[in-house]
Amino acid sequence: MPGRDEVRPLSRAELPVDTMEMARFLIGKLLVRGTPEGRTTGRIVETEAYPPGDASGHHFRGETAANRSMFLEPGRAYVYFIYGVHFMLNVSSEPARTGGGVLLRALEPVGGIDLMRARRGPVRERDLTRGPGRLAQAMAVVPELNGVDMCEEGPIWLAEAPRPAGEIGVSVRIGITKEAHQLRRYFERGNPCVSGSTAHNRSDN
DNA sequence: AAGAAGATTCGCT
DNA sequence: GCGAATCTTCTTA
Repeated sequence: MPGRDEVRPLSRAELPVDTMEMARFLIGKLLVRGTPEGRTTGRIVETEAYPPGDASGHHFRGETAANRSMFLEPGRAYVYFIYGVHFMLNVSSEPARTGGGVLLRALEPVGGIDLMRARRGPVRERDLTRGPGRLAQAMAVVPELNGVDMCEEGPIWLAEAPRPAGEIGVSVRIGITKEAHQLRRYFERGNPCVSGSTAHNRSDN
């Protein structure tokens, strides 16, 4: 039976053209990264939406050389560097020239776990990809990935969910000061790989 | 030209 | 719980 291990990219036609819908849609989907060292794969369990008009979004003040990827069609990688330490990976999520993105905050490790360990050092498996900076380190997210089309099998792409997503929780986003009350964080409830405090992940929000 | 803020993580107290 | 690490980008003078 061909392709038992094949991981096919999600087509652009399957993606929602709306940031909140994209943030929800991506929960449970696979993120796949291919490098010369091998392939790492994780199931997306936590996202945040940064829609048009959101003052906390990097696209808020219009298109620049730095945020250009978020003004491309849905399904492009937007990579940026923050705090002088970490890279963050986002997926563009609005029609071209609009500006919007979904931050990928946590994965459940699925494949290439030894390679993730080599990149992350000795931590519990669930901590390999729990948090956006850790996710980026485990998946070797580098600036060269900025603008990459994640709807085709390249260095990094999105693929079909290996199993249906569980119940999806919603909360305020983590670590921002502007638009802090907006309920734009999505996560698979009960998944140990989700970041955030207990307060963020309660079921009564 | 200079400065502050920033979608975080880690280690120590 | 707090602060350091460390750099890019945008804003303001």
